[in-house]
Amino acid sequence: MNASSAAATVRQEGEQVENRGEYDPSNPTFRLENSPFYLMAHADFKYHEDMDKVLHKHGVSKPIYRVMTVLREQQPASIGAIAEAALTKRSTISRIIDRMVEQGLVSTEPNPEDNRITEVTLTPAGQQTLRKLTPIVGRQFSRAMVGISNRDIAHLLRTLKKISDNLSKLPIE
Amino acid sequence: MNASSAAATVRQEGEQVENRGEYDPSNPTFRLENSPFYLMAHADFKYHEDMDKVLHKHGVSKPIYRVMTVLREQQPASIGAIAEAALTKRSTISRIIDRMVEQGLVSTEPNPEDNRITEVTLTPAGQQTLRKLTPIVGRQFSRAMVGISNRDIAHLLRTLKKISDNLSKLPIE
DNA sequence: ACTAGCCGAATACATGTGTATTTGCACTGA
DNA sequence: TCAGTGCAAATACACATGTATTCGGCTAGT
Repeated sequence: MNASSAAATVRQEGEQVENRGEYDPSNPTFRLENSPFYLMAHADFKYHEDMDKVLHKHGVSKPIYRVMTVLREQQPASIGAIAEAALTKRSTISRIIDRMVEQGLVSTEPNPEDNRITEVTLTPAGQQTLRKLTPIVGRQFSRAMVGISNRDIAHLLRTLKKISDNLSKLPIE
Repeated sequence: MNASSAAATVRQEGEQVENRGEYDPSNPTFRLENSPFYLMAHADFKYHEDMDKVLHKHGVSKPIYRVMTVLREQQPASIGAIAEAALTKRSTISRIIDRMVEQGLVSTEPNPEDNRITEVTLTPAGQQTLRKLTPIVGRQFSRAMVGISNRDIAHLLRTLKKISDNLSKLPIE
């Protein structure tokens, strides 16, 4: 009987709690290089590390690029909505938007139905900048995915979504 | 002929460059929710968001926990080695170590063979704290991985490592 | 109509991080 | 031996972020 099957316990709904073995950070044999979250951070770090250098040449910082990415999907968007999508605090987004307004990348106007809400929109210059940046980002993405099939990417997405779901739903403790 | 096969081009060594379709951030139909890197950031964010709250009750911040995780694997370790493993600048690690020394979590001493190098070691109190934290982190990990098989985790690790490798090796542009 | 409570955004303050520089040590070659 | 070079760590400074608070507008209950 191996360690994996020894600790597998049948729960309600037939759900299995697997022994995570070397993946479990509370296991003494655990190694960082086998940690999904460490590897995510690592991949993400490398991805942005390179890209930032290029983006900066175009006057665009990482947080600004993040905001532009969000705006490309939903426009106009409120400060709060941007903050949520960009995984950043509202106060921070508020100031990033200030800078973007100064740079002429976005414009803001109060929501006519609720004056508390600030709606943010990409200006033509902002859209222009975004279009210029898009192929650069595309190349970086291709570079990252060399040798990885679309099937693998789909699998990766499914797993990552599942993890996010799990962490959103269940309470901690 | 579908879009995927249309753009697949045979390169040297038989390497294929796939059409990434909806995964490609430079594609007009691209959506953030289909972006591997966005989902990595999202999962990582959620994972640490919850954990930080708990760790703070034990007087341990996220960067401090990161350093402790690195030290668990390699001890003693130099400032530079810790910085590299923790994906953080040396100057930042230097100051984090200062705080950890104040808290009695680690001790430092110059490397006897090279006095420029500062070797960092967990104190008994630091090891004690780490042991106390380990099961908490383990629970958070289990929570994140509910419904995900060890096979899927292995697949995730392979893909993430491949991505990191790609980004480390090839030059940008 | 008014007030209390809520909510979104903006701001004051404290803190943490990165960049650039400095300090101190080790190695090399004259 | 000593100057020059290179490297690790520490520090000065500038800047960005988060927390807590404030400001202003919306909404419901009286």
